[in-house]
Amino acid sequence: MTATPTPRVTIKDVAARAGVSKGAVSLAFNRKPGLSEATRDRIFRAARELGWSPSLTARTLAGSRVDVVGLAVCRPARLLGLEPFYMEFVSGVESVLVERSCSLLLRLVRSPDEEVGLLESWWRGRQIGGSILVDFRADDPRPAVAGRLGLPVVAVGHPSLTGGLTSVWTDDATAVTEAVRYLAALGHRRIARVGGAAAFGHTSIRTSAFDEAVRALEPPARAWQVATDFSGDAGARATRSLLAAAPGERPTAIVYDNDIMAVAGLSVAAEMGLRVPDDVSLLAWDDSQLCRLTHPTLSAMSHDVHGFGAEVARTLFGVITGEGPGSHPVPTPVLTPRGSTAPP
Amino acid sequence: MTATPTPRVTIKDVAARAGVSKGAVSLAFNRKPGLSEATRDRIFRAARELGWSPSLTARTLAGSRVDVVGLAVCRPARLLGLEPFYMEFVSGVESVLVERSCSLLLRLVRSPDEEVGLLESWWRGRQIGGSILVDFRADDPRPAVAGRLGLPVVAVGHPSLTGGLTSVWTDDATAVTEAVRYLAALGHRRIARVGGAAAFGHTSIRTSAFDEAVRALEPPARAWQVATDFSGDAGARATRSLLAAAPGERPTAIVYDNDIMAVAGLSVAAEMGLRVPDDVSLLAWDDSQLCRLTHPTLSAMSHDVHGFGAEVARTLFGVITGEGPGSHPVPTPVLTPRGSTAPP
DNA sequence: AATAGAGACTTTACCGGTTCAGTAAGGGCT
DNA sequence: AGCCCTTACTGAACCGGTAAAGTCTCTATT
Repeated sequence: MTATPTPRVTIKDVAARAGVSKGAVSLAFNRKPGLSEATRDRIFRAARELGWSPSLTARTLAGSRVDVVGLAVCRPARLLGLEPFYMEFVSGVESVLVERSCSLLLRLVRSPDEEVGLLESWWRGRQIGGSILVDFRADDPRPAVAGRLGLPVVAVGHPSLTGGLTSVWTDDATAVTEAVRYLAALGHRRIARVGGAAAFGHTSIRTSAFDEAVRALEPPARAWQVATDFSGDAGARATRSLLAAAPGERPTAIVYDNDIMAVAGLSVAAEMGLRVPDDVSLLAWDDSQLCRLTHPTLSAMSHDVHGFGAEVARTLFGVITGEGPGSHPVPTPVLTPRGSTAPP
Repeated sequence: MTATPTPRVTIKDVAARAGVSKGAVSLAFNRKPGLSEATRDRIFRAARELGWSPSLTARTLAGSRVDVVGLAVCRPARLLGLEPFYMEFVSGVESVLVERSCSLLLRLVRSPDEEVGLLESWWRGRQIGGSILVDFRADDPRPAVAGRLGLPVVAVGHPSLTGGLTSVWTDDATAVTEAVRYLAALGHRRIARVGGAAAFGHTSIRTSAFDEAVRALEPPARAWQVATDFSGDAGARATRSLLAAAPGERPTAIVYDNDIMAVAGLSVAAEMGLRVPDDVSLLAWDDSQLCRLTHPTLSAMSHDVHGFGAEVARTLFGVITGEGPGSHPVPTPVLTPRGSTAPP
C-alpha cells in the first residue's frame, strides 16, 4: 500500500502553533504533570485548530501503549456467520473498547497453530496490546504461549480449561443441571442433549454435567448425548437420528448447545410429523432473537452475551494494567421457558 | 497499556547475526534489488533462527504501507449479531486479506457521523491503508470525505449511490424483478415485499424495482411494500399486518429483504394458522444456512456472500495500488426455489 | 592505464511520537 | 544574600523500521 497524498499534520505543527516544544505537546496529551494550565490550554487549542490527534502508530512505536485488542477466532467461516453468539459477543467487547478509544483486530484462523502464530506475530510486532482467547480445548497451547510472551490475555472459558490465565466464564455445568432438572420437573424421563464440538473444553464440561445431572434424577431417567460441529445441518441430523426410534424409545426432550441447532431441530420435528412441545420438548442455548422468531417459540437457557463480551473486555483492560490473574464468573444462564417445552 | 517485559528481537539483532547492516535486512525483506543471493539467504536464515519478522508498526511509521483495512459498521449491535450476512461477508473479506497478511480493523459505530470521524482518525493516524464502506444512504457524506482525504476505499453498493467511488455491487433491481416474475409465473397476483430500512440506498433501489416489476405484470397484480429495520421482530410485525386481511384481500406471496425476517414470517404464518406454501408463499433474501433449517425450507434469492466479501477485498487492493475508479458488479442473486413457494 | 559503470552494501536521515536528563526562573527559608 | 526546591519547560535520544544517497570493489570499455 502506498503513501498518502494528504499533507499530514503532526505533533511538530501543533508544537509550533502553540509555541512550545513537541515534548510539551506530548505531556499535555498524556495528561502528565509538569505543565501550567495556561500552556495546556494553548496546546489543546492549537491541536483542535489543526485537527490533530496523536498518531497511534507513532505512539505504539515509541513504546507506550497499544490501543488495539486482538481476537482470533478459529471456526469455519460459514458457521460463524450463523452463530448469533459471536457478533453479539463482539459487539459487547466493542462497547467497552470504544470508551477507551480502542479498536478490535479481528482475524479468522483455520487452525489452533495458526492462531498461536498469529498471536506471536501480533504481539512481537506490537500490533496488539492484549488479546481475547476463546474456544479452549484440552491441552490448549495458548496459556503457555501467553505466559512465555508476556502477552496480556483474558481467556473465555472455565478456569479448569484456561491454564491459570485470567478467565471470564459462565457456569455451564450449573446451567446444564438446571436445564435437566427443569425438564425432569416437567415429567420428562428420556432426555437428550445435542452438544457442540467435542474438541472444545466447554463442550466436555457440559457433557459431564449433563451425565451427572441425569444420573442424579429420581426416579431415574434415560439420557442420550450427541456431539456435533455446532452447525444447523449437524443439529438436524442429530435430531433426526434421536427421534427416529420408536415412540416409547426416543427422547421426549432435547437440549441443544446453541440456538441454530435448536431451530434446525424444530424443523426436523415438524418434518417428522412430531408436534412441539406435545410430542417432544426442545430447549435452546444462548437465546438470540432467533428463539423468539420460531413457531413455537423456543425455550432457552439465556444469557446476556453482549454483557459477557463487555465483561471480557473490561477484564482484559485489568490484565493489561497489571492486575494479577483472576477468575471472573458472569451470571449463569437462566432458564427462559417459552413455547417449545411442556410436559411429555 | 503498558510495555512488554519480553525482550523483543528487532531488525538490528537480525542484521548483527547475519553480519550486515539493517538496511540490508530491509532490502532483503522487501525483495528489493541490490543484494547477492548469498547475503539474502544468510539474512533470511538469521531471521528465521531468531524468529523475527518486521514490525508492521515501524514499517507503517516509516511511511510505506499500512497492512490494515478498516470496516466500520453502523447498525445496532443486536441486529448485526443476527444477520448471517455480515459475518459471512467479513469472512470473505478476511479470506483475501489473509493472503496479503493484512488484518481487518472492525468497529461498530452508532451514527454515520461517528463513522466519518473514525475514518478520518484512522486514516490520519495511519491506522489503515484503506477502508470498506457499506450501507450507503441518500446523500452519503463518505464519498466526499474519502475524496478529500485521499483515502483508498471501496464502496459496497450500486454506483448510483456511491458517488463515483469504486464500487462492488449486486444487481438488486434485476434480482427483485426476477423474484416478482417467478412468483407471478407461479400464478400469484397479490404480492408483498417486506423491505429493509428505508434509509439505506439499496432498500430504495429494491423498492422501486419491485414497484416497476409488479406494474409490468400482465395480467395486472396487486402489490404491498412495508419498510422495517431488518430485525426479525419487525419482519414478524410486518407479516402479521399483511396477513391479517381477509383471505381474498391479502397477499399470497411475500418477498423478504433478508432471511431473518423470512424466518420470522414463516412462524407468523404458522401462528395464524396459514400453511406455507399452500396459503402463502414466502421468499427470502441472502440465503444463509438458516433457509435450509426451517420447515418448510425457505426459497430464497441466494448469492455468494463470502465470495462477495472476497471480491470487495480484492477490489480494495486494486484501489490501494492506484487503480482508477471502477464499477465491479458481482453475479446477480439467483432464485433458489425450495419448499416455501408454490402456486397460490 | 585511466575511467566509467554496475553491483553490493553501508550510512544517514527521517517517520511521529515518548521519555528522561537538563535547565532556567521563581519562591521560601535561614 | 545564599541555598535549596519546585514548577515549567526544552532538547536529544530512542522506538524499529524504510529509503535515498554514499562508499567501495570489481569488471568492461576506450
